[in-house]
Amino acid sequence: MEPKDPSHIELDNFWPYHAVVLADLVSRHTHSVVKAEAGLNISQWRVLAAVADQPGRTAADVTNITPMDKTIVSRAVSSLIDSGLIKKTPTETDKRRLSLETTPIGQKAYETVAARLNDTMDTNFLEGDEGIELIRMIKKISSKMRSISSHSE
Amino acid sequence: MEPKDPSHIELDNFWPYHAVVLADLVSRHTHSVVKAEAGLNISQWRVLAAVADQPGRTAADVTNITPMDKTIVSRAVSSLIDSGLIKKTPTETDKRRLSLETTPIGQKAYETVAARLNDTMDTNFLEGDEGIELIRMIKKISSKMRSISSHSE
DNA sequence: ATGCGTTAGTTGTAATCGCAACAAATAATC
DNA sequence: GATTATTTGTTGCGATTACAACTAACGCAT
Repeated sequence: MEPKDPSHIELDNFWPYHAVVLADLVSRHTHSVVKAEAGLNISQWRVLAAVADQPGRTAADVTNITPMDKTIVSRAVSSLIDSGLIKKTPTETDKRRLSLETTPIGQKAYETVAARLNDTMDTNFLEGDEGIELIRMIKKISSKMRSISSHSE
Repeated sequence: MEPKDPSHIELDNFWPYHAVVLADLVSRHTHSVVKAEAGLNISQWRVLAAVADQPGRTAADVTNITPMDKTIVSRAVSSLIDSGLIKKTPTETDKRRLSLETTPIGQKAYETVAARLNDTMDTNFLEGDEGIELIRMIKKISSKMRSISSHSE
C-alpha cells in the first residue's frame, strides 16, 4: 500500500517534524509568558524550573534533564544568582558541584510563572488519558534518541 | 488523589517539557546529520525539506508550516540559492511571491539527507499505530497552541 | 603521594536567532 | 483611479546559542 520511498520525507507523516513544530510553539509561548511575568529568558526559566522542581540539583543535573548546552546553563545560573532568584552552595563531598536552590524571591517568581503556564497550556488541550499516553510515547522516543546520539561519536 | 497545585509544575508530568526535550534531541541529531551530509544548518535544511516536500512553496508558506521567523527563512533561502540548491521564480499573479523549487543538485542533497534521517529516526522507535497516534495528538495540541498565540496580542 | 584521566563549571568567540524597521507590490476603500 | 492598509520579503542589530579551550577538583592507579 505504502510506497515508502526511503529517500523522501513526507512532512505531514513525519513525527520529528511535528515534534519540532510543537516544541517551537511551546517555547515561543513560554518565552513570552516568562518574559512578561518575570523578565527572564527561556534558558533562565528552564534552570529556575528545574531547580524549583527538585532543589539541590547541580548545573550538571540541569544539563542532563534538559538537553541544554552546559555553557548556557552556566550563564543562566550566573544571571539568576545575580538577580537573586537562586543561590548556590558547594557540595560537602565535591567542591566542584554547586547545589542550587531557589531563594524566596525566586520561588515566588517561579510560582507566578508556573501558574500562568499551567493556566494557558495544561488545560483543555488533551482529553482523558491522552496526556499520559503522549508523555509515555515521547519518553520512549527520547530515550532512543539519546542512545543514537551517544553512539554516533 | 492528585493535589494539583496550580502554581507548581511537576516536570515529569508536564507534556510541554517533554515535547521540548524531544524536539531538542531531534534538532541536534538533524543538525549533525545535515551538517555532515550536506554542509547545511538547520534552517537551511528546514527550508530545503519544505520545498522538496511541496515544490512551489513561497517563503511565506515555509514560514507558516514551520514556526520559523520569516527573517530566518529569508536568509536560508538566500544561502540555498547562492549554493545552488534551490531556485526562486516570481509568481505571475503576484510578483512579490517567490515560488521556490529544488535544483537537481538540491534534490540530490535532499534525498541523501532524507535517507539518512529516515534511516536513523523513523525506524524501531514506535510500534504499530503509535506513530499515527503521536502525530494526531501533536497536531491537536499544535493547533490549540497556535490559537492561543494569536489571541494573546 | 605523585601522576594521569575524568568531571564540574567558566569564558572566548563565531554563528545563529528574532525583533523592529524598512521597501515594494498588491488589496481595499473611497 | 488615488489613497490607505496589508502582505511579502529584506536588512540592521542586539540577544542568544554552541563549539572549543580552559581551570579547578576529584578518582584511581601505581
